[in-house]
Amino acid sequence: MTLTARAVLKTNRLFRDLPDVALDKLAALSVRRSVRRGTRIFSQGDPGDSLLGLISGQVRISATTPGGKEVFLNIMEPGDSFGEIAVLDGNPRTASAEALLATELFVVRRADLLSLIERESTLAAHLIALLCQRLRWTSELIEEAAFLSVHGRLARRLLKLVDEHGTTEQGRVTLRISQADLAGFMSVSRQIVNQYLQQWRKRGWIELGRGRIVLKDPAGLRSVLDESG
Amino acid sequence: MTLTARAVLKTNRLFRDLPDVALDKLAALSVRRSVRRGTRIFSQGDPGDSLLGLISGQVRISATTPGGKEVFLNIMEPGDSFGEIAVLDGNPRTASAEALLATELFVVRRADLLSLIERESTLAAHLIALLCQRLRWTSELIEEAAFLSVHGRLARRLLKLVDEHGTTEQGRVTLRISQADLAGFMSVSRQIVNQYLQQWRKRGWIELGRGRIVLKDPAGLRSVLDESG
DNA sequence: TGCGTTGTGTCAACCACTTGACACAACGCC
DNA sequence: GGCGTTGTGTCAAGTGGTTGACACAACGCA
Repeated sequence: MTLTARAVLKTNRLFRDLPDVALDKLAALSVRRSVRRGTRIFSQGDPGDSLLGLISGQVRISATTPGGKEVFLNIMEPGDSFGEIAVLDGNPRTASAEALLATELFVVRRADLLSLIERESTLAAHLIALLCQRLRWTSELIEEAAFLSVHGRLARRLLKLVDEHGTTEQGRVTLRISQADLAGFMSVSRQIVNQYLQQWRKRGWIELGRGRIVLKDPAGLRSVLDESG
Repeated sequence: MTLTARAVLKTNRLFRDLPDVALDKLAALSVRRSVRRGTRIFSQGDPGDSLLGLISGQVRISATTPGGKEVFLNIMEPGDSFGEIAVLDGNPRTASAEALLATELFVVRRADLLSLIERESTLAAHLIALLCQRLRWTSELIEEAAFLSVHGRLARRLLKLVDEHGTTEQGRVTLRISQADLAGFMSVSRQIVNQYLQQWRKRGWIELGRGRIVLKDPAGLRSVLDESG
């Protein structure tokens, strides 16, 4: 299915409430870009000259050390925008973005976005809301890291990931992720992720397959959070 | 020294660039509040009905678990604002604020702030910039926690705290903080903080006193960061 | 069909950090 | 001055997570 540029913008949480006139102008300015699975969309340290909107596919946001270690920060789904911070403040990108699937994006250039913000106060309001949401998300991560043990954090992360990215396959809520990637989200070793997953599997809360985790009893996982408070 | 309401607003990074007309209106609406050392200004979970601006004194932002564990997130100095997130998105406060010294604040009510944002696009722009800055700060914390060992994180935290809150006493750059509080910032035990500080003292990089750390050789501390990458 | 690759499950050795305890020094205050 | 409080310095015991290694299963592809 091919959408008009304007229909695409209508699917985006950040832009869909703009008045139609503004939407059309933006549609004329924004560029579409298709990338294959595995493509680096931008890298940490790059100049932040554009805002990206995800039309279809999936994108992983991650940060890397000079030494090569990597944390996975977030996974973006269609309708999400990303790369706002660097675009808004003009500083280099804090993280990298990589396509996990074949992905279609639209790209808004910095200058165009900034001039649109000035003219459309709705957009400024939406941006403020988005940034607040992101801040709550990051603060939550910090508190999690500070308060919870690894096994509590893993339970919580798993519940969130299922919530945001889980699919229903044959009536079973399934998360498609490798244990190594899950470990990448938590910044712990793969082995310890496996250790806890095995515990939960033995208790009948989850089922494990190659590259997938099936959530059978969310309440069981949630009970972990109460203990490890 | 007593300042006029408008002069006070001029000292605040968030409001000082507003046109004088707007500043006067805001001055008429904002309330001043003086609190003693140790006062809880707001608590995690409270409705976020006001934005606070720090005129004098010092305020610590922290988060607490139901279980009673606490992380210190930030220390605010005169000219800073805090409590924006809850005010802007209308959700409960994510953190608590406590006065570390006798402190003078001005308070802007949610409704007043929101209506001012609509009329003054400068303010929206400043808020966006502020939120971006906060996001960079929190992302940095997350990456630190993920990548660095405790001893690397401690070195970095110490450098930052000295940078932002250090004073010069008799020509020596000094940070007034107890080792327990420093541990509270890092979410590690007081003992291990002491262990590393002792190491660095023995190398001549810092000097330790009751409730104070004197930074003698910043380059030494910075070298820790290179190793633990 | 067979082969390289990617992911799971599990072991043992190591070490970084926690917890709890205690002595002692410095400060605040009646 | 004396006394409670707060902060430092250091110990030993316990533990939770890391690192590295290896066997095996499942998938992708020529």
